[in-house]
Amino acid sequence: MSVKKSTNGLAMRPFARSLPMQLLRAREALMQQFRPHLRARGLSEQQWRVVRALVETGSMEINTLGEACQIHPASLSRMLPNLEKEGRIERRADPDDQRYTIVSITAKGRALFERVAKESEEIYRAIERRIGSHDVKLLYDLLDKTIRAAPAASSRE
Amino acid sequence: MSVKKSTNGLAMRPFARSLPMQLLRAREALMQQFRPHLRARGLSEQQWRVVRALVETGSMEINTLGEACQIHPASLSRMLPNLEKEGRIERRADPDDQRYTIVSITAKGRALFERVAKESEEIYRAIERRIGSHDVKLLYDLLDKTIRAAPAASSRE
DNA sequence: GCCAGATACTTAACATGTTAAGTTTATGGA
DNA sequence: TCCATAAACTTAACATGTTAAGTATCTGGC
Repeated sequence: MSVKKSTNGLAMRPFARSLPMQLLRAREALMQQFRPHLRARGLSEQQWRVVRALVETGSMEINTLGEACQIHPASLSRMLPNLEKEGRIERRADPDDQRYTIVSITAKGRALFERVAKESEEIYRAIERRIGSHDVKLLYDLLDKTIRAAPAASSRE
Repeated sequence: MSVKKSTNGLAMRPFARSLPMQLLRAREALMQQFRPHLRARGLSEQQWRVVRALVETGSMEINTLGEACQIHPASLSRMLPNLEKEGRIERRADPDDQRYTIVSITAKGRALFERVAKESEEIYRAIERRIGSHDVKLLYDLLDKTIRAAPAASSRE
């Protein structure tokens, strides 16, 4: 009996077998390992994603950056002024098309990245050791497959 | 060469190989399938989690409910009055210990659940078909393992 | 019975998620 | 050239995430 009849009389997967729920739980479990470390460096989880994406790719416009770190452009519009005030990033209009705002990392932001990345990698390796590198690889593959399996608004099959 | 040297001169996994990031992407991809449906029923993603948890378990105190649906008690304190105003849940103090607030689902809330669950299961089945039920099961196992691998604040090994 | 310390929320404050509406800049066609 | 439309943000409004502080209730020891 894999599907449990609950008091509502309607069969539904138990809550623990909701894929979004388990993805959330897994992510939360992992982030609890990283948050104290980021917090100690004065970075929110989202700010770290922005910094990391910019270091990796150099510079990007808002929409691309949002896609890269899974943060809505509207949220970025609010976040970026703060990161800029702290001297971690820079913004300038694209000279070829004034509609675009090009965001880039500063030397200060890059230095911050170096420090955080080092510790972050250590935490990551500890987690990978616990799960096992084979299973981590398998998990990545299944997550990729899940992402591909969900038709995005942009790419309908 | 599995680890790429980026312009910062420090080796770090590429962003796409961040487990929290991929978990977020996968979850987002799935939720995009469900959100329009929930929205049409006047439910936020979080409200649906609360309703679903209550239908499954009957009634719970705030902290247990928060654990069940991964919503912080502070957020629940803000959300529950709304759900109560809409007649979907009820709250009452535990007669044995006034500190506890017992939350339960109403008949109206249960009826809402029935309707949403039906459509929700259809969407879920479509997703499972795309990924393949074998891989879905494997994914659940790996997520469980990931959750267990991250030491919680409450249970240090 | 009384009180210091726990417990279980609740509030408050600020950041982010999410959607809709508004603004500025480009583009393509009449 | 002019204008309707589109594109790329930006703002605004409201819900939720997150932490710290505050409030009401219990518990255990004296």
